[in-house]
Amino acid sequence: MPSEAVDDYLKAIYEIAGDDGRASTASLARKLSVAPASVTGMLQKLAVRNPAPVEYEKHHGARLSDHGKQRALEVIRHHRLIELFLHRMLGYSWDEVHDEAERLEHAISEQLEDRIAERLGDPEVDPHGHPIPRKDGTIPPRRDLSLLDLFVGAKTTVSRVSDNDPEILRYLSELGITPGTTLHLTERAPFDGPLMLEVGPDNEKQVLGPRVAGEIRVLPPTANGETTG
Amino acid sequence: MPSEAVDDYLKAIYEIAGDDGRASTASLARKLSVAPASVTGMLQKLAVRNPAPVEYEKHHGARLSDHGKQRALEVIRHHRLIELFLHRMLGYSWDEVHDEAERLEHAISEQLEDRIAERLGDPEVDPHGHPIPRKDGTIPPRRDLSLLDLFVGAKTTVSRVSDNDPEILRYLSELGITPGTTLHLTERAPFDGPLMLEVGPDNEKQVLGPRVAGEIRVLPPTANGETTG
DNA sequence: AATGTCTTTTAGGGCTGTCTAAATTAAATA
DNA sequence: TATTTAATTTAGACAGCCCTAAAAGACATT
Repeated sequence: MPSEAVDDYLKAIYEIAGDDGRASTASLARKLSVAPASVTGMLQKLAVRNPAPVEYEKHHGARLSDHGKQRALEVIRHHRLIELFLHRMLGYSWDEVHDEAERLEHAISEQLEDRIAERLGDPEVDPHGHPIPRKDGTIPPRRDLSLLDLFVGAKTTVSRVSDNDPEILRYLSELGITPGTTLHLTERAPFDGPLMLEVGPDNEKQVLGPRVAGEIRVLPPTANGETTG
Repeated sequence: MPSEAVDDYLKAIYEIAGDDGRASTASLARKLSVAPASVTGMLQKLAVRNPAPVEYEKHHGARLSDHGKQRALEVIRHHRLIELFLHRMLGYSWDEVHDEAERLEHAISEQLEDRIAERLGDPEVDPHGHPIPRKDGTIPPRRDLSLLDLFVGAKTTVSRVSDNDPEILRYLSELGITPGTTLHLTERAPFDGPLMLEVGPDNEKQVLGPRVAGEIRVLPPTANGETTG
């Protein structure tokens, strides 16, 4: 089994990778809080393993092999199942679960993974709305878009929020914005300006900066403002 | 915070230590599945840390300092809380909990420790009957003795069993012997021979070899065969 | 096409925790 | 007490993962 460090690299590559599936040395170094030189060293080692979890080309970053992707998804499955478990069974708030899960994801067995999943009724999303990869490596489909890409006037529902920053999560909690919350985008200031929203069943008016809005994803609105999915 | 390896050493010293509080190099090597030379090296390093978790004298093994003992108890508290949690909340059988807890004990935060304890109602013993150290480092008292030290004719109750060997635990399960089970020692063959027992409410007759019996501890019987505690 | 900047890689180390082989010390026995 | 045996320690090395400093490559701009 891969070491914790290796699993962290695979997860990071998966999370950073865009359409071409590549993650740059610098972005990995940032994400993992490690010097760029350390990333280079690790990628070189991983690329010559057998089976190799990553493909690596000098100066062109890393890409996960099928094998590496499988492993990354398994670790992410662990992470999200644990987050949900802590939230549902042990009263953790959604801004507390990430750090705890970050350590536990490396320590649980297949057996514990299975029992947690069973206990939670084979859930499809974690407390932040992120899909939980299935055991077979497929991901429950979820069509959503960034709140930033929403057109003015749209009514929709929060699908998920980024789970990395507890500060932002606490802030969103205060605003009453969690997965499932309804939103009505009433106005958007130009030049990456703030968004005006009506939030939840009471249509509370809130103003959201673009950095925070970028962490929120919503279900695709229909023409008349209703949401699908 | 100490590394996992260090925590494992401290726990091992605590568990091996007898009356004088010492654990030999060889016994630690055996318990930790590590070469004796590795133990020597680690003990030397630990002894010069500040604060030092162990006192070490060449050729005379290691002893925990107050500081080290505190840490060992904390790790053991984690271990036993996790064992009980897996047993009660996730349907683990008592022979399955040890290995899982062995990894998780290093990964949980203070916060998670507290919530688990709370969820379980601040329990005093784990599924094998071992006392769970309290947060302040004290240990719930429990007067018991080895089944091997019981006099013939005594009636008593199982207090706890060793948790290291899943095979033995499964065997004891089959025999219906778990913490709380009543026992009547009817006969003992000489020269470390087997023990004849009547087990449980139905007084099922069972024969137990001395190696297995040595893993079982029982409450002190009173003169007439009743048990205290 | 040359320059300068930014990214990435190479080179050389460090720390932790492990190992084997050889040397030493302690304990048991003659 | 001398000798043998068993336990322990020293010496030297290695794997994994990290670091800094310096060199090299990629890329945008002039």
